Amino acid sequence: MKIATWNVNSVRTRIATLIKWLEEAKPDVVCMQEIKCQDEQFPYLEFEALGYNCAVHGQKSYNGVAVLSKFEIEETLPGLPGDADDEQARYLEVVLAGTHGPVRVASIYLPNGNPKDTEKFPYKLRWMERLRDHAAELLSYEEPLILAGDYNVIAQDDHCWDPAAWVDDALFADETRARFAALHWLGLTNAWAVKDGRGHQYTFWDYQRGAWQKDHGIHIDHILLSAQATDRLTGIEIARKTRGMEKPSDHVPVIAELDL
DNA sequence: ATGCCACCTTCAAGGTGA
Repeated sequence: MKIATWNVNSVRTRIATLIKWLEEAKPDVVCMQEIKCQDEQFPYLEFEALGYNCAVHGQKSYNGVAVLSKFEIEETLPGLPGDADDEQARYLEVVLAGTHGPVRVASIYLPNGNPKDTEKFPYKLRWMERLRDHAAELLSYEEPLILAGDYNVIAQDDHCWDPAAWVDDALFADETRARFAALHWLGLTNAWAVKDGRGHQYTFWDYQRGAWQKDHGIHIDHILLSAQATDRLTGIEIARKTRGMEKPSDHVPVIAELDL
């Protein structure tokens, strides 16, 4: 199973870029974030024509997550548990019929949290605590579990080009890093860390200030795995070249290969 | 110091998000 996570920054604006990449890279599963549309506006037909089943948790204008899968989608679970009043579409969990049995996959769009002196930052931290609690529950199933998405966390200094430029940012804050580390303490493994682990390999470059041309990026898109998935992990890749395509997203896909 | 992009409302340009 070749599984990708990609923050597409509007699925409707990006549709031609997406189709081109899907035809080239041929992922089996794609966790998408920031689709920026409601369920009924999602381009189902275009993806179905390429052989994908679609699960969508959309929202008007902002956020929105989806999963494309060449495997059957057996269950669709939209929304992160733990706050009935949270209306932001940032989490979509599915159960796929994998080659060797069920595989649980979530597409995650973790809150940005900036500016730090607003309610956005405590919302981010609470959201991360909800994710930790839910992940603990999912890990108790002892199944292959893949939590893939835009985590909006600069987890270590060599995940950005210049730490000094990020020290006051919500993505870099100690409180943010501690909650990201807590996901690993539960027993989740970071696919990049275990199969590659190099620093300064970015997944996002701002559209501004010539960030792409200067390679001023950050590594914030991650694939976290349960032990049962890590055992089957055979490869990891950042699809850097997609940042140079026509009408690129500001993020690029991260792709894991697993024997699942 | 600043440069982008995509969304909304509502038809022109400003507000929001990141």
